[in-house]
Amino acid sequence: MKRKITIRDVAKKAGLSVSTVSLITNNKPNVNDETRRKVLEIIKQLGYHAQRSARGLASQSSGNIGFILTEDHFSQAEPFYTKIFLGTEFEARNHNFYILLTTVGWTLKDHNQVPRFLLEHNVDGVIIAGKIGASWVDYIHEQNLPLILIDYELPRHRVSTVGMDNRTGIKLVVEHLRRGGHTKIGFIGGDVHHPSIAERFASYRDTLSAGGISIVNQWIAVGEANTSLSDGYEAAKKIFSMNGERPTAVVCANDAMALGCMKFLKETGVAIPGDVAIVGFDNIEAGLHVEPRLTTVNVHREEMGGIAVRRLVEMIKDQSAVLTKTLTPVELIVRDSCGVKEDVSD
Amino acid sequence: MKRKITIRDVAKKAGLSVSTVSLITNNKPNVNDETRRKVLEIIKQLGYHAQRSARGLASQSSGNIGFILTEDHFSQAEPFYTKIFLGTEFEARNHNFYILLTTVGWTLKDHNQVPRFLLEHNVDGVIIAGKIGASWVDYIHEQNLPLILIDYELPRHRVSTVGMDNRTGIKLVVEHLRRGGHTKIGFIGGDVHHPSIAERFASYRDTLSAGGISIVNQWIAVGEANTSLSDGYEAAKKIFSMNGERPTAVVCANDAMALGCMKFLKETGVAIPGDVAIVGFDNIEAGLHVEPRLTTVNVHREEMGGIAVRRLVEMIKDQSAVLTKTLTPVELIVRDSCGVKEDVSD
DNA sequence: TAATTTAATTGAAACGTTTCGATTAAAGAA
DNA sequence: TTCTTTAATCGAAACGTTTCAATTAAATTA
Repeated sequence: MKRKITIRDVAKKAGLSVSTVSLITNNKPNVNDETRRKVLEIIKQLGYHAQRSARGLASQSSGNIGFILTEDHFSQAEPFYTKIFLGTEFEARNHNFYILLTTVGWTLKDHNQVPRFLLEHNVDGVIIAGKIGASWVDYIHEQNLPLILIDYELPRHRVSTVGMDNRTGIKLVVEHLRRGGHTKIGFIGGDVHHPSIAERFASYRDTLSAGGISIVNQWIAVGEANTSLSDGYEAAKKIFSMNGERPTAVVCANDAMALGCMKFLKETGVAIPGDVAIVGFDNIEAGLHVEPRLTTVNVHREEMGGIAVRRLVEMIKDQSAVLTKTLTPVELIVRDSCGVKEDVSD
Repeated sequence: MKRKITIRDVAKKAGLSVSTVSLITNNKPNVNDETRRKVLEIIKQLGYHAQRSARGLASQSSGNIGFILTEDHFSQAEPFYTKIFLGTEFEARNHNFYILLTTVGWTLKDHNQVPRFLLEHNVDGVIIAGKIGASWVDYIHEQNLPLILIDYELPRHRVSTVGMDNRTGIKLVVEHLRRGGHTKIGFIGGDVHHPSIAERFASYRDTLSAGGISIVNQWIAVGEANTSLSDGYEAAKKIFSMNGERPTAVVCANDAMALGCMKFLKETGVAIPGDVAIVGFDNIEAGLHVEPRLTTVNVHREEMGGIAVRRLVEMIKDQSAVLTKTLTPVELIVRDSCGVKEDVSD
C-alpha cells in the first residue's frame, strides 16, 4: 500500500516550504514565475492533489452543496425534481463542487431531523427544490449558509429564488386555444397552494378575462390535495359528471394531471381533441408517448438546477451577493391533444 | 456570527478530556456508563456534532461514496441509470454516507480526466453503473478502493457486481408468448456488446431452442449501435421491410427499443397486438402511457442501487470482504401489447 | 551609501478530530 | 499489606492543509 503523496513531498522535492507550494496550488499572487513553473512541474510528476478533508479543515469549507427535497417530492414517480437535481449535478461539476442530496420532512420540528450535512458543516451552501416548510429556510439562515429556492418562494423571507415563467406559459396556452376557436375553457389545478400552480391558475383567469372569455366555475377543479395523475383523473370526473354545458377545452396545471384527465375521458368515450382539447404543462416524457400526443408547455428543468448552482456559487464566493429572483423562460409545444395547429400567422 | 461548537467545548463543560468525549461520540467501549450518559446529555444540550472534514482528516475517511457513469449513460433520456442512482442515494443515507456523482469518458487516458473525488481522496469506495472501459476498473483497484459494478461485468477482473436476472426475464417472456400460440418470434437487441443485452439475446435463443421453436435470422436485428428508441425504430424497419414471412411477435431487449418498434409498426398500419405482439424489458414509465400498454419485464432499479451500496459499505468496513455477484430478480408484467392474457393455470 | 519599499519565501499556528501509549485509580490476588 | 490486573481517563501526536505575520533578499529612492 503506497503512501499518499502530500504537499510535504512536493515541498521537499522542490526545496521550498510547504506554504509556497500551497500558494501555488491555490494560485495566489506573489510567487516567482519560475518557481511556480517548477513546482507545477513537480506536482504533475508526482501526481499530487490536495486532500479534500485537510483542505476543508484548514479553510473551513467543504466544496459541497446541499440539495434538499421533501420526502414526497423525492419519491414522486414523475421525475420533475430529479431533472432539476441532475441539472445541479451537472453545473456543480463546472464549479468544482459536489452535490449532497437529502430528503426532509415538511417542517423542521426535531433537531435530529436535520440533515447530517448541515450538522457536520459539510456544505458551503444549500439548494431547496419545491414547496417546503418555512422553518427550514429559517434554520438555514441561522446557520449563515447561502440558500437558493427552486420552484418555490416565501414572500416574507429574504431569499433568492429560481423559477419559471408560469404566467407566460399559461397565457400562451389559453391564447392558442382561443385562436383555435375555443371559448369554453376549463382548468384543472390540483393543489393551488403550491406557488407555481397558483400562478398558473391566476394566469388562466387573467388571460380568459383579458380575452373577454367568461370564467365558468363548474369547469374549474382546484380542490385536489396534490397534482398527480390520479388527481387529474378525479378532477376530470368532477367536471365531466356535471349536468349542463361542458367545456370544449381543459387547461391542466401540469402534464401528470393532464394525463389523468385524458385517461378519464378516454374511459368515458370522449374524443380527444375532437370533443375536448387537453393541454398540460411541464413537458414530461410520458406526454410524448400518449395517444394523442400531449400539447404542453416546456420547462427547462435541468437549466433551472444549473442556474441555481451558478447563483449559489456566487453567493458562496462573495458573501455580500445581492438577492436575486430568476425566471427561466417556457415555450408552448403544440402536439395533437389540443387539435389546434401551430399558427403560422399571428 | 456565533462560533461553531467543537469537541473542546463539550470536553470543557463536562470537565473531561477531549479524547474521552471522542470515545463517546464514536461509541467505543471502556467508558463509564455514568460518564457516557452525562456527556451525551451535554452534547445534546450544546447541539454538538463532529465536523466532517476534521473527522475525515483524522481518521482518513470521507464518509462519501463515488458514483461513476459514462457520459452517454448519464445524458440518456430514459432514466434507467438515474433510478439506480436514486436507489444508491436512498440506501446511502441509511449508512451515513453521501453519494458523489460524476461522469467520465469511456476509457481513462489522461490523468486530468480522473474525477476530482478520486484525486482528492474524497470517497471511501466507488460504484460504477453500466458498461465502461476496463481502464477505469484498473485505476480504482490501484487506489485500493472498494468497488462495485452495477449492470456490467468484466470477466477478467476480480470485482463484485450487482446485476439482474436477464436470462430468466427473457425466458418468461418467450414462454409467455409461446403459451399464447406464437411460434414466429423475432428479436430486437441493439448493442449486443452490452453484457445485459447479450444475456437477453442468449436467453432468447436458448429459450426458443428449448421450446423447439426455430430461430429465423431475418427476424433478428442486433446490429444497431445503441439501444435507444430510434434504434428500435430502425431495427423494426429492417425486419418488417423484408419480403417473405413475418414474425407474429417481437421480443425487444428493452422498452425504449420496444417503443421505437411500436412507433414504426403504427406508422405502417400494423396492428398491435393483432398482427404483431410486442414485448419489452425494463418496465419504464413510458410503457404505461403508450397505446396499447407495453408488456414488459420489471427490473428493480432502485433496489439494484441499494444493494450495491450495502455491499460496498460492507467492503469499506471490512476490507477483507469477499467477492460477490448479486442478481436481482425480475418479473413479467403482462399488459396489452402482447395480446396474451396472464395465465391462470400453469 | 543608507534608508525605504517591494517581492518572494518561510515558520508556525490553527483548523477539529482520532488514536494510541501512558497514567491513574480501583479491584482482586497473593 | 503488597503486588498485579483491569477499567477509566488522559496527554500528545498525527492527519494535511491554509493563512498570516515575520523574514530575507532585491530593487528603488533619497
